[in-house]
Amino acid sequence: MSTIRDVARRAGVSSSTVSLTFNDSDRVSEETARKVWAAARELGYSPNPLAQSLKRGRTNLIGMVVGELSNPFFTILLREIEQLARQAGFDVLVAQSGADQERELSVLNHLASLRVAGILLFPHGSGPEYVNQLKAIETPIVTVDHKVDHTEFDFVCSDNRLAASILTEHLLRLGHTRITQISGPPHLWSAVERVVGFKNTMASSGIEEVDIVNGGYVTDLAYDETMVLLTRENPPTAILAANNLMGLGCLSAMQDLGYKCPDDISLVAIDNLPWSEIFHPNLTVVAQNQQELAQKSINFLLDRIDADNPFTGAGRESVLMPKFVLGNSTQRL
Amino acid sequence: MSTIRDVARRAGVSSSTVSLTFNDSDRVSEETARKVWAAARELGYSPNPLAQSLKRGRTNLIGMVVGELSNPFFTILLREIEQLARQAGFDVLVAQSGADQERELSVLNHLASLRVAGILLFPHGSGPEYVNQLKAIETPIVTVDHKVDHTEFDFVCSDNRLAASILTEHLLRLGHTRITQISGPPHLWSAVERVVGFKNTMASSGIEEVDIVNGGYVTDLAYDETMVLLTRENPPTAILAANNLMGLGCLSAMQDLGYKCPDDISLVAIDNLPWSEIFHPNLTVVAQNQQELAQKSINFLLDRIDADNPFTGAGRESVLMPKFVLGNSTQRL
DNA sequence: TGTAAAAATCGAACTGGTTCGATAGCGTTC
DNA sequence: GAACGCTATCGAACCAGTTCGATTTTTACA
Repeated sequence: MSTIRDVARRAGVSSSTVSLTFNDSDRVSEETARKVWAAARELGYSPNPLAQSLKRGRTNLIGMVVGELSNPFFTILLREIEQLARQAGFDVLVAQSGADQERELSVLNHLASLRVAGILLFPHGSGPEYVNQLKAIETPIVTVDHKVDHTEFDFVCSDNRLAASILTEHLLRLGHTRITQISGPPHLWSAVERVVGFKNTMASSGIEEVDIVNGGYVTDLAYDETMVLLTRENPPTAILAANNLMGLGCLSAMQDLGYKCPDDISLVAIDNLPWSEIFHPNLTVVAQNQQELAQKSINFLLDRIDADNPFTGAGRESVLMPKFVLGNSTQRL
Repeated sequence: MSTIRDVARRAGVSSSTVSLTFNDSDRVSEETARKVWAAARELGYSPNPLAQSLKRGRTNLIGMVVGELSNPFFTILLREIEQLARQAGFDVLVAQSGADQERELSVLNHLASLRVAGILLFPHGSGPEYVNQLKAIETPIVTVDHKVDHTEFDFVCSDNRLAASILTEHLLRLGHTRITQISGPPHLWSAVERVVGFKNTMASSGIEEVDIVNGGYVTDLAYDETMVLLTRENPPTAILAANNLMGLGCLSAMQDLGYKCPDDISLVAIDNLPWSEIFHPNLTVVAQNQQELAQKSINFLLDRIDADNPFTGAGRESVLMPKFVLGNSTQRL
């Protein structure tokens, strides 16, 4: 591979002129620029990103830290984000934290040491120690989905309360009152919000006692909890799963117990699910607008990356509207 | 962030000694090493990967180029590969080619210019021009899934013929003879193999005329083709979808047409599918051993990366055994 | 005790870009 | 025609490591 000095030699100029031609072409005379471009073309030269990054102190990579890519929510989002990032000249380096706080921090530090330009973080931690470690990372971070309190990061999410409210309202209107929410892990902000939305809506219908079990945002746990739920004394007539994976867990448990959905029990969930039309039944959900989510979070991040001081200014927030998508997993009681 | 010279100063040695301590510690006296480690710890020093990579001429990244990450097959595989790569000191940079030949080549060149140490490629191209461009990439490549003829790359795949044969055999034994394969795009080696396995098995049952339509390995096209298939004069009694996404497309089309699977029509597919137990019906498939696939391909790649000359020697091949997984999507005719 | 061999350490050059300060060349202006 | 300001270009330093060859120190052995 040819270097900038090869090009310089061939074009009969100095390497600084070549560099200027590539980066700030109006400081170079038209004639010289032509010679440089020609030489570069002939040699098939393109600048070595490593050398550029070393000098500039950062790469053209954007890190994206998610729980598990096996959750299709992220892969859909990733495609959007990749596309937007590419337009801005960045590649995306995805890393999975396994929804584990320790691993997440280690991954973040690793990305920072790689000198990624910025990080899109779907956080899975909480507590002061976690917050301190997050703050110690000298790379612009935008948090998505879960808000980490006591940080000044920009933050993008869907309206979690509203999402839970819409679904709860839907079930209430169908005459359900014994509704259980299978919630996310209580240390995650979004999980709490989804619980609050549920509680509020139930309360405004006069139901103060609500039933909530923790499914940890994962399929397996939701499966287990549903098993318990449906075999107890007075099972709910409807279940609200706080995310897509848990919706699948519920569905699976119902099928294994011989419950028919929606005939025997209604089920709704938060978050979209690909191929949901092929699932039987087709789940009623509120879907997040992933395109907008990608757009907003990348914009926040690029802003910070371009900023002279990326760490000044209070964190901005963008709360997106979720969308109700009717399936056939619910039935009037 | 502190540099190697900071550490050197603090430990009272030269920077080359620090470098040696980190990389080749037995060339440094125990006492000096202790001083260096101490200084490094106190300063929180870790080597800048960019500088290392620049000097070494390559990064600690392994590129993985897949069609679409929305295919869960890849995300499962990715997790395995990430883990194995990490153990060998590499990060994984995933890139999506969108199953497009041009885009794939552009992505590959981009990865090469980033100086990734090696590339795990799920190829989607064919033809001499494609092959030439692949060969021009000066980075070790291991191809997975689809074999690219006239190249010397290492190659790992499941036994595609066998996979198709197993499923065909299964359908034949259930009494089906009017079987249609929805195949992958004919320019892909794996698609051709799956067709051959199908044809051979049918032929060995005395059926020489077989019905094959091209579903391009994608859900939409398979959906359309199934629609055509099921509304024609003499529809098949069983369908063999050549990959998981097309299996979903078939299922979707059947449901939309009011066909009951397996009552009205039997369906089998190649490739695993997560949450298949929740699909209705649960598809009968042959699954690839993803753990082994990950293992073999990473091993091939690491071999090449470590080799003095990564491009010598004929390409090795590893063909893995697929596994039959019985669902309830087939019925005796 | 002297010397050769081995071990430990160092300085400098190198990776391939970017960028700052310096300078050369040229046209204005008074 | 000297002084000045511009523009175009250049050389050298720099980013933060690695590595080669040289040098110093230690060890081994006669």
